[in-house]
Amino acid sequence: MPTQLEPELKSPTAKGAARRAMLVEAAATFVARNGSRGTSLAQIAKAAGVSQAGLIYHFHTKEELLHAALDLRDEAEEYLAWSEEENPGLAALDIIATAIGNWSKQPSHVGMHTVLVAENAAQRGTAMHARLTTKYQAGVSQLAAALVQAQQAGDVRQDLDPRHKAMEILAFIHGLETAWLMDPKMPVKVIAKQWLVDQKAALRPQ
Amino acid sequence: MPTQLEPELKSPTAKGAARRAMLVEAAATFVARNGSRGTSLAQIAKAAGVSQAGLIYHFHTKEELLHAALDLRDEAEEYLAWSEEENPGLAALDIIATAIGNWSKQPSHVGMHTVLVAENAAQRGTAMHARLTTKYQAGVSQLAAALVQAQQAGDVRQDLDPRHKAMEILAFIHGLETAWLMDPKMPVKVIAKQWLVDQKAALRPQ
DNA sequence: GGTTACCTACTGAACACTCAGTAGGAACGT
DNA sequence: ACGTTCCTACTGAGTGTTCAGTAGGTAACC
Repeated sequence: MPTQLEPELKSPTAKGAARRAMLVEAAATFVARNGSRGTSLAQIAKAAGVSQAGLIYHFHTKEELLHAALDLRDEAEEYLAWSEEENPGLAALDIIATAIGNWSKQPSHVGMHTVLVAENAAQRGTAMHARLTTKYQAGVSQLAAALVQAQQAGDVRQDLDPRHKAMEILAFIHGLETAWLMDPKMPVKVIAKQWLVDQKAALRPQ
Repeated sequence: MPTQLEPELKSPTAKGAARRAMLVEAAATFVARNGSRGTSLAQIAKAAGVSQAGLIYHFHTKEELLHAALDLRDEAEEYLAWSEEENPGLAALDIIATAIGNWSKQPSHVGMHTVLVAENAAQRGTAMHARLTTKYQAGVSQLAAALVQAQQAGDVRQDLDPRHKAMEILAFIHGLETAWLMDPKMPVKVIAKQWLVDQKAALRPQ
């Protein structure tokens, strides 16, 4: 019995892995532009250089492809990229502002996520809604924990509901993503910088 | 030639007007839940008590129906509900916080708008994208003007880009809308109240 | 008798997904 | 060195369904 903790499901051949990567990237790009329902498998397949049936060989359903694309995005996420041990406290805000500045490195991933969240926001009962909701709740908890730490360190006012503040911050991030999707020339970096200054001013004790 | 400034296109009979209102309401509800591409005309028509062809009699195309639904939402909007003359200055923030508290009165309109913005955010070149972008830009300008007024009145720090701040605020609103769509039990009122306090703290001079 | 408010029945296109088959290569025994 | 076997990575030609929109008619009401 070999090491069967993670591998196995990965990639039988390098060719297949490369093709899957192309399909996922094409999917992210089209979904960001046209939404998941506005994107056809044929469109994605053509952009990745295979037939529609070729796509289905790699990803059995459209949903499976979307999940694979989200898996990739989740791996590359930067907003809340810290482990349980290394709670950053108030520096969480700096991490977020920096992450916003890095959107332009992966515009398709950011756009896909934004559109998928909106499309599935009210789709209660579906697997996609469950996934996105869970991820969101985890983000709230993680950010709230950082704020609690900041309160304990004396960096943040005591009279402040950390969970509600975390929700406010995540709402700002998501809304800014949407605005940036509408107009990629929007100065998100500058806005994020001003936001950072204002937040720290509002949260400072006394 | 009668008064032809606004009427004419409105409603030949009361029955027709009532049906149109039902169709628009049904459209808003379904679009909020399933997105515009995930909603069929048949679905909307059935919910409004007519056949699909009956719907098409009132609204010649799907897009026309969506625009009509947005028209209604735009009329009822509360965020930036002040005319050019009565610039509210810093009180604009209070108006916004109050408007957020009123979402639950028209959940379908709020949800429809949120989903439509995300679906069409990257759809450059379409009529829907143009409409939503224009509306957004107007919102930024209006809110920025209120912030400038607040600066002149001495209520807000001088070193603050009012336009960028306006974009930040609108991003927060939109992101909160999406989060509320995902989970209607989210305490948006409380979050908005805390946001209001924090914003005023951050914007106060000195 | 004309306008308004519908209806049933249909069309053509697009869609996700299926199916049967094939080229190419690695793994094995002989 | 060779043939057999098996697997991956596809293709092209469908399937049934759903969709927005059309055609043409009907009935009520002013």
